[in-house]
Amino acid sequence: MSQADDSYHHGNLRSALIGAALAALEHEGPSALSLRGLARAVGVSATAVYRHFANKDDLVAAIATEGFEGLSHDMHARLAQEPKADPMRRLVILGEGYVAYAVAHPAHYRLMFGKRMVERAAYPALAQAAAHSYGILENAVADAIASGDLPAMPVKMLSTLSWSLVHGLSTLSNDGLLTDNSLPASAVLGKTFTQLLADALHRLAQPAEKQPCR
Amino acid sequence: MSQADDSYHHGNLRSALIGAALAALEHEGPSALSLRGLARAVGVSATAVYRHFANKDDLVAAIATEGFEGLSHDMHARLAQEPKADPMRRLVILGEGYVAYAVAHPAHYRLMFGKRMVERAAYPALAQAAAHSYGILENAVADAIASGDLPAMPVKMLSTLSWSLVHGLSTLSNDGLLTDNSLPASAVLGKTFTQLLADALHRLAQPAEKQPCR
DNA sequence: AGGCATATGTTAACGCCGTCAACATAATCC
DNA sequence: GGATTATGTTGACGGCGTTAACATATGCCT
Repeated sequence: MSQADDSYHHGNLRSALIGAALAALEHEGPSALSLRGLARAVGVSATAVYRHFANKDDLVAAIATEGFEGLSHDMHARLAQEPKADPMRRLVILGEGYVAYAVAHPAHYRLMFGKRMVERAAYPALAQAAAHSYGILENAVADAIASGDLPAMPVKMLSTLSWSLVHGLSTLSNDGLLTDNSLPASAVLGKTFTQLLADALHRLAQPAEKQPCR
Repeated sequence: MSQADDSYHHGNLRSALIGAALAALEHEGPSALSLRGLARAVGVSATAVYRHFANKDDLVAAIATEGFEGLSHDMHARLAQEPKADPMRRLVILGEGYVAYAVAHPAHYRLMFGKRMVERAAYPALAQAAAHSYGILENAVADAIASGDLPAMPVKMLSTLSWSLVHGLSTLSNDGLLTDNSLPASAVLGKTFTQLLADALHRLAQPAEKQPCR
C-alpha cells in the first residue's frame, strides 16, 4: 500500500485539502472555511495541515491561485473556439466568459478577491496567476485600440474600465444583490453588458464622418 | 453623573461600540473586527455587547446600514450642489460620488458588501437602506431614459450596468488591485469612467440622423 | 543491507474568539 | 417605595489558528 489514498503518509494531503476546501466553499460558503474542519473532513489531525501550508492565508492563496489559473484557461478556451473573431468580438467573448466563470464558481471567485488577499504581494504565484488573467484582457483591449475599434485611449484605462464592469457585475451577482425578477440571469447580463459597452465604445471611436447618416 | 460617558450604565454603549468598530475597521481591517476587542476598547465586559446586538452579524448589519445611509446622504448632497444639472450630468455626479465614497471609507464599504451580508433579508433596516441608495441611481437612470439621453432600454438593466461599473471599480481599488502607476487615482477614475460610459451610451441613444455629420 | 536525514503525521497546549447562563446593579414606573 | 425592566458582570463551553515536542515513514548514501 505504498500509494494508497488512506496510507499513513498518503502523499496527496495537499491536494486532498484543497479539494475539501473547494467542496466546503461551494457548499458552506467562505466563512465556514476552517483548517480544523478541513483536516477533519480529510480524516487527519488538525496540525497536519501545517506540513503543506504555512498558515490559513497560504492555503487560501493556493486556492485563489488555482482560481486564476482556471479563469485564464477558460478564457483561452473560449477564444480558441472562435479563432477568426475580430478584436471587438474577442473582447465580448472575454467579458462574457469572465462573468460566466464567476457565476459558475461563486465561492471560489469570492476567495480570489476576498478580504484576505490584500497582501497579494506576499504570494508570488498568486500575483503571477492574477497578472496573467489580467494580461489576457489587456492584450485584447490593446488589439482593439490598434485596429481602431476602440477609442485611442491608454490601454490600462480601457482595460480597467472593462474589468471594473465585469468584476462589479460578478460580485453583485454572487452577493445576491441582483435578485430583481425583471433582470435576466447574471450570465446573460454578462454578455449583454459587455456587448453594450463594446458597441458604445466602438461608436465613440468612429469619427462622425464615418458614421452612417441615414 | 447621570449621563457621563463612563457611567456604569453609560447609556450610549451602542453608539460607542459602533464608533469603536468603525475606528477598528479603518485602522486594522475588517478581519480584525471582534466583539471582544470592541468591548475591550470601550472598556466594558465582553458580553455587554449582547445587550445591544443579538450577535456579531447584527452589529455588522447595523454598521452596514449606517454605511448605506451615509452613501445616500452623500449622493443627495452632491446632487443638491448642482441643482440645474441635466439628467446625464446628474448620472455622472452620482457615479463619481459613489466611487468617492467607497474610496474614502474602504473598510466601511467592504463591510457593506462583505461576505456576512448575503442574508440581507434578515435585516430589514439594512435592506431598506441599501434599496434607498440604489433607488437614487435608478431614478436618475429613469430620468435620463425619459429625456432620451439614454437608450430606450429597461431601467433596471441600465441601472445595474452603471452600478456594476462603479461597484467594480470601487472594490478593485479598495482591494489594492489598481496599483499601476500609469493609472490616475481611483476617485479620478470614478469620474472618468462614469463620464465615458455616459458619453458612449448617450451617443448610442441618438439616432444617426441627429448626429452631427461633419 | 544498514543507517541516517528528511518528510510527514500525532498529541498537548496556548490564547483568541463568539456565545450562553446565571447573577448583580442601575433606572424607571406604578 | 417596591417591583419591573434595562443594562452590565463573571464564569463557562466549544471552536478556531497556531506552536512546540514528539513519532513514524520514506528515501538516499555508502
